[in-house]
Amino acid sequence: MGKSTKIIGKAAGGREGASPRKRGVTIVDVAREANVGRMTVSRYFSEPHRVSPEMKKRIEKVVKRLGYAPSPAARALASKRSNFVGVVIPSVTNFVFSDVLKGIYSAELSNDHQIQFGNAHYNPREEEALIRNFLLQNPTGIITTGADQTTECRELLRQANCRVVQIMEYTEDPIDMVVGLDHYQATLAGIQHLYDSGYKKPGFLAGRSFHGGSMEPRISQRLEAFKHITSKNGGFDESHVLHTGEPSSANVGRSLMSDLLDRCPEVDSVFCNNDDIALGALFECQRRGVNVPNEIGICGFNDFEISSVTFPTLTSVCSNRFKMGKLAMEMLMRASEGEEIEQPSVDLGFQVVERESTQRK
Amino acid sequence: MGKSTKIIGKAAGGREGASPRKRGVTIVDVAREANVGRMTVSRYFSEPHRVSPEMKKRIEKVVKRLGYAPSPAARALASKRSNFVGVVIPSVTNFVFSDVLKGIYSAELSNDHQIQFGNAHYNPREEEALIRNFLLQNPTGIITTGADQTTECRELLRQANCRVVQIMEYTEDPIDMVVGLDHYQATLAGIQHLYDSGYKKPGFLAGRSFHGGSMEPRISQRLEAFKHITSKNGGFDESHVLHTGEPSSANVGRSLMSDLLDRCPEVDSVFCNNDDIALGALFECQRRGVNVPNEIGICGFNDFEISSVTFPTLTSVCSNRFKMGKLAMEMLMRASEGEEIEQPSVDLGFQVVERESTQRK
DNA sequence: CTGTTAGCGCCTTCAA
DNA sequence: TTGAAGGCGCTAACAG
Repeated sequence: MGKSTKIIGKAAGGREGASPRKRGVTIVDVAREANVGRMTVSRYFSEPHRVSPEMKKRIEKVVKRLGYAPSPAARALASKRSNFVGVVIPSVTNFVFSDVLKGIYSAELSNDHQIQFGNAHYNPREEEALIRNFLLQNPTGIITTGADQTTECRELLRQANCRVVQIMEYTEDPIDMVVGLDHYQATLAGIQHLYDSGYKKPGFLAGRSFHGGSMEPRISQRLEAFKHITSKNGGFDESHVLHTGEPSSANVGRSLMSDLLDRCPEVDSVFCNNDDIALGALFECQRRGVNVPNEIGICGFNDFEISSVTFPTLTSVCSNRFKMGKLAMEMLMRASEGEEIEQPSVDLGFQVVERESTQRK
Repeated sequence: MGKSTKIIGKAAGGREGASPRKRGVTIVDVAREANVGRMTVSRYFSEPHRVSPEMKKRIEKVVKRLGYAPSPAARALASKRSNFVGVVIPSVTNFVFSDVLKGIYSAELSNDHQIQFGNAHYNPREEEALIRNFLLQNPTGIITTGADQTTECRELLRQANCRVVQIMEYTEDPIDMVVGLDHYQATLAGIQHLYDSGYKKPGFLAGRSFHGGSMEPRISQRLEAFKHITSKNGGFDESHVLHTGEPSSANVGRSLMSDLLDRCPEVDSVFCNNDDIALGALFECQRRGVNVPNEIGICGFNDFEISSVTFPTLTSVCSNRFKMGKLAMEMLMRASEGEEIEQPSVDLGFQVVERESTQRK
């Protein structure tokens, strides 16, 4: 019911020709009632400091009384600018990004900027489509994930009339600005930590390792690191690398760990590409009665909050995601206001957070 | 570099008066080049079936060549409609909502509808502001969470010129449509399951239980259920209820469980208001060497994917979140196209998923 | 099926 | 500091 009533009511009400169909109040109404020019009302909203106090009061009063709010569409059309930041992330389910979003929100200071999300589903084509759509609306800026945009997309962003921040992955050659970390180095450090803790034969577990045939770039970099460091420590063994195209999850982690334990009993530790994988690996060990850290050491990636809660707690490579989102947003806002950004490429680094899962007794 | 170069370039390029400042191609350009009226081009995009095949071909060609895409702002202004659905969720970090979002996305069929998110931070005032802002843009529809909107907000949505779906919480009196579940009944069932499994003294753990002094409505309903059922089974004991204003998380679950075990040794089981709380509770038990399910039974809520992966696996009350998002979106789309919705209030129900954490041996 | 004519509501530009 | 005129790019409403 609710709505059938409603619709009928509206249709009926709109019948009369005189009153412009339940039209909302516009800037003209406000100007008339406040006895000022339209432009003054317009300025009242966009450049209040350029309006005299008296005018302000008069306008404010009418605005409140009429419940007026500027139309975003008209604004965008006339000014060729919208006051939102477009954010493209590859997944709404990978917890990695919820911290990034939190960071982005935490920086949403000062201005009345909106944030608009797009879910690219780990697909560069979708990413391009989303960005194209954002750009059509002349946003204040764009934050997008990774450094593997299609060349078309990169070109699009370069031409764009707004600032752009790439996040998650550090690159020397950003489209505009970047706040990320070096996944190769971070992985190296995580695995080195395993060796330093006395483990000899690390395995490598990863979810969402490829998309449409090609390897997910950040996973690919990490795998390179794994190859490199194992080669120098007794040899790289391909059978110790288990990955799947499925999205990263505890369940995937459990099943990868299960396979690894079955197939490679010589492995004494694992580097997990995401803490949810590590979590699943831990549970699999618990279920099998395999002691962590004594029989198997586990090092995760990203340092989810939960990794300090598990039993045993999980060692992880912290990727500073909150800070990343926050800094990206802050840089974007400052740059959009014309401020010079002295350092457009930021490598936020990482920390290996040692916890119980790699502390053999 | 990237951008400094760019900006200078742009500023310099815009100097000339003749060429309209790198202006994008418009519908007029397309019409001219294709030798058709503007309206035909317009129809080509909004009502293709009303354009003859020949015209279509001509237009398509030019559109591709010129790389034309309609301006959303101009469209919105002229038509008083935007092709997006506004989605308001209370949190980007509570995993509960990532499944809902997944469901919403999965239904994004047919049309080229965009989805626009707003994060209300569990704050009705923020929710209202977000909705107000969405409404200003004449969206196709709005999906919002819960049934505790401010009265002003409800009024706003009723007046709105678009369809509205409330999700998560079932109510007999929706603003327009609702897809939810009855949290009171679901909780009753979860706790009943504990009794049925042989536990006598359940505790009750909850995160994010209140906001600005008043209790979060869904938690409040669940607490009522707890009171009701414990009263009938040996008596309600207030000290068995532990909650906090902090966002729900495994860490919060761990700390609540720790308190509960310290303060109420007589408790033999817990009903956790979210699976992350249950997860934390489980870890705390493991750390203390308290056997789950033999010494303590655990029943969670929402049935996260991880609950079937833990050791022991976690019993949980499944809230069908994916389906909820999907159905909500589908109903919204159908309703927006004028279709009559026979059942505007849907109670999706719940399932108590029994797993190891409540199976005493 | 196609085209014409008027705006949509606001901001840019320029003049006062 | 304020205001007047014009147009942003598109679609509604009507005509052909």
